[in-house]
Amino acid sequence: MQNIGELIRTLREKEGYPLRKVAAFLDIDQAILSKIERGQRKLTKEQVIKLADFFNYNEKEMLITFFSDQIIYEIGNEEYAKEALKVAEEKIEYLKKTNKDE
Amino acid sequence: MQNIGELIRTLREKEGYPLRKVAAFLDIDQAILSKIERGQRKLTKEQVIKLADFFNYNEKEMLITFFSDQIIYEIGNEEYAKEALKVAEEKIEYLKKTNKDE
DNA sequence: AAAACTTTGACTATTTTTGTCAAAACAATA
DNA sequence: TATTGTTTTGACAAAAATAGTCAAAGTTTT
Repeated sequence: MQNIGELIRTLREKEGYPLRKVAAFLDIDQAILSKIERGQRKLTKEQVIKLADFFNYNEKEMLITFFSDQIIYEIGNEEYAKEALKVAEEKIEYLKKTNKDE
Repeated sequence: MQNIGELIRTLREKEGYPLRKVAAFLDIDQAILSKIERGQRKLTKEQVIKLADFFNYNEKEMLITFFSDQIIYEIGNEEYAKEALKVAEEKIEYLKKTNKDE
């Protein structure tokens, strides 16, 4: 069960790249990438997409890892997290439906 | 399928209270409460709890409404929202387990 | 021990969120 | 329709959160 930071680190190390190289690709300071990999800074969706491309990693999967992390970050410690997820699912389902009808 | 703002408005109107009164209870400007009810400003968890108490509404339910809204706000428009929710669920399950073991 | 790489923290800049206020808009009622 | 009560809006300021920069300290590799 990997979070996005760990995933990026795994991919980077698999290639044997230093932070410097990936950070340059993303056009950010390597200190920030270091923090991203350890979950101390956030990524943008655009950065995730760029990284998936860079590492030839499935973009959809990486985005799902990214978004699920965001959710965990927000409600992971809440007592009713599971219930909230369930309701969120229903709301999304509902939104989809009503958006279709307009 | 109500969001937290609509729920609060519903409860407030059921009691026939003006914004002023509920805003005073929360110790915020009535303009902010107006915006909260229309989804233009966010609530804090503490405010939600206070409101549940104020309206004699089930606290758990109101918090679930609140947190599910937060999730929707973050990922509701994303293509892979549903998948992200599923993975988030697994991550929460996982977190629970590992936290038990320490 | 030198070189390459990573982490840390202090500091600044930028962006986002929040609060305040008064005027405008709206609604209900005399 | 004038008056009163309520809600909405938007401009502005204040505060908080987030992001970027940089160099020194720490770690790993050779």
